[in-house]
Amino acid sequence: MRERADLIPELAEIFREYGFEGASLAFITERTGLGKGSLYNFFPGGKAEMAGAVLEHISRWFEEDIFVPLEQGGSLSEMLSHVKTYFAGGGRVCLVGMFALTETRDQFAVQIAAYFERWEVALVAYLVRQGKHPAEAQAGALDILVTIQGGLTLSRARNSPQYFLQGLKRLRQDYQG
Amino acid sequence: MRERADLIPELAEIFREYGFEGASLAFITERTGLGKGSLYNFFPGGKAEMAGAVLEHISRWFEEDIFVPLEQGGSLSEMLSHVKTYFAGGGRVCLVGMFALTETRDQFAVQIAAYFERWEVALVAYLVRQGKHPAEAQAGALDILVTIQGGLTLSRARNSPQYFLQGLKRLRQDYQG
DNA sequence: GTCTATAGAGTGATAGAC
DNA sequence: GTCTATCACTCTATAGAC
Repeated sequence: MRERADLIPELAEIFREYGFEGASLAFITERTGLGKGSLYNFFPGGKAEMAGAVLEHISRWFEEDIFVPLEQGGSLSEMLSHVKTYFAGGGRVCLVGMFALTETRDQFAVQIAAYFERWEVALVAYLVRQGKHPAEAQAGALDILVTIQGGLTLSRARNSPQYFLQGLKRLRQDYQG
Repeated sequence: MRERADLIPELAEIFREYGFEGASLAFITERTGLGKGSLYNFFPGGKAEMAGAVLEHISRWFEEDIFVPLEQGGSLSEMLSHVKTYFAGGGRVCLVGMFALTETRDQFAVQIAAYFERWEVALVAYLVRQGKHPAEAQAGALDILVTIQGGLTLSRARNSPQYFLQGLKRLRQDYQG
């Protein structure tokens, strides 16, 4: 017997690989080995609820492993290392960024915006703590987010991690405390 | 009577707005005012051929308006201005980047990779001409592409152009000849 | 008996192809 | 406009845990 919680990381990988529209229920049943009955038992709202749960799971992971450490004395270098690992060195896409760019966006606009806003807040707090003026910290936070997302997109597009990895390297240089 | 060529920019906007999977043929017929018969007359390969033609159209536009000028003496500042206009100051997504992140990617992987590779080549040529060492020019080209793409993703996600616009501003400062 | 987890046939709607 | 395949989803049925 499986639990709902066990299912979410698996669903996350499926959505990452095939997108929201591209991941059909038939495929989800095949990949998870669960019938539709089980899936709708766990997620009465269907695919939308599955994707929502995945976004929530991702947000929670980042909250615990990225945002809170950053606000409680962690270094930017540590954050970038965790990010690098999470995104498999540029080989794994950001599901939130993907959802943001596609038609799926409107449906999950609130969660998508909240994810990046939360990250930005944590980065600003970090940079202010490092002695930067608020305006400078704000600009730095935007730069960091943009560089991570852009690196992931380019690495996926060119099928090469160098865009992501070089972006991280520059961020280390430019913002190391 | 409409021509195939007239249709392509309209299709581009539709894919931009709804994604490849999200743009149903029913919707495309509605928006273009053309019957399915006409669409299949222009694009016998169906949706895939439509998207392919759109990607080709985009590549040609960038080739003429961005890549060639950059290689033939144009400034980076000019390029960034054109890019800013093209992407409506961050309000318009990059269709190629969007396709790169979604399941659509495999189908169009060659065109997607070629688009960014071509852009990178033009940027490297420009930066070398500005006196940068090859390695430095290469790093700069990656940084520019990453910043543009990341800015577009974040601006879409947060529904605010500031990510894209601030990215462009930094690029102007860091790479102005 | 009730609840949760399971499977999967069957629903109408709509997809893209022609 | 017609076609067939497939879509997300509903529903019925059944199992075992308590």
